[in-house]
Amino acid sequence: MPRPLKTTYGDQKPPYSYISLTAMAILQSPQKMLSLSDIYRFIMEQFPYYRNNMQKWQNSLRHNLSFNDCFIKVPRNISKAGKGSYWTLHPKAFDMFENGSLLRRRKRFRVKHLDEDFLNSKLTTTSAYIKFINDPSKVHQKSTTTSSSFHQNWMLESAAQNTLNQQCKYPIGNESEFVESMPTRPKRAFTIESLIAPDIEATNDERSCQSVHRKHGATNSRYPQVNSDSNQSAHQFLLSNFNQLITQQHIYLPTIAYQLYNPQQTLNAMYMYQNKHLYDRHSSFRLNGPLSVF
DNA sequence: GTGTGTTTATTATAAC
DNA sequence: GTTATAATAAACACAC
Repeated sequence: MPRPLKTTYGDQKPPYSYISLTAMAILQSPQKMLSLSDIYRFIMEQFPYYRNNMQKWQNSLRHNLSFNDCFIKVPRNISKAGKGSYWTLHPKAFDMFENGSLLRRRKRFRVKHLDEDFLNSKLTTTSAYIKFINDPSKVHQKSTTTSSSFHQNWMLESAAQNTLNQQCKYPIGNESEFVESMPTRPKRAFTIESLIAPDIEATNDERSCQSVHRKHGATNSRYPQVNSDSNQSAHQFLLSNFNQLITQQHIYLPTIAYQLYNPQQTLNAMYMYQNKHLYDRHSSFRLNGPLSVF
């Protein structure tokens, strides 16, 4: 358990790092997330030392929020007034302090690059698929690539990635903890048919996801017609695919892809996200933003 | 203009 | 002595 707050430091600087102070503020909040101004307020209320030189320490605190992987930016619901985002702790960072003491961290918390690479790959592939669904004629493909093979390639990569995930671990924090949390799945042959075939003990989500695969022609070599029904199915499939990332891989999706559990909205957001962020600047994205809960 | 968020650089300190 | 972490400062971009 976190050490109880000690508010008797007076004007002396408390022995907590900015990371500790911020984590403290977040952890005491009912929703385990606070806006930047709320974090400021908490620190100033608890520790009078920080009622002075506000510009300096607040700059440092903002630096820590951005710089440290243990803090995650949560998008503010657009219907809610207010500036900036909410901030929370990465789920695997809740135990980063030794013995729950906020005075000392075990070691610096980092999200491994492998997680980002994997997610980049997943998003890029999914984006191509979304573009194809919306307008197959505008998707740049090799001349030999048919709609069917395009779909199959996408399916193969997706399925292969799933298989790879069973063999390669993508630990964000404690590896042993991650291994324990990984869902088990029976091994299978590395073919399109076998990879996309349902597991004997598939979950309901997986079954619905895989039924969409079949409906879309993965087994009869015809790419799905672009009509409202198939679009809806594709949306459901993609949503399921992304939700799997969250629930099975314990990876945070980019902020914009989270929005509500609304297939159309999610797809639009993902598409916009791809175009806006993946292909500009350093062609990388940040892992930030769990599902907005309010 | 202000608040928020990101990034880079430098220095200090603790841990090994 | 080296490395990792934290603190500090500063510049910049962006949204409101």
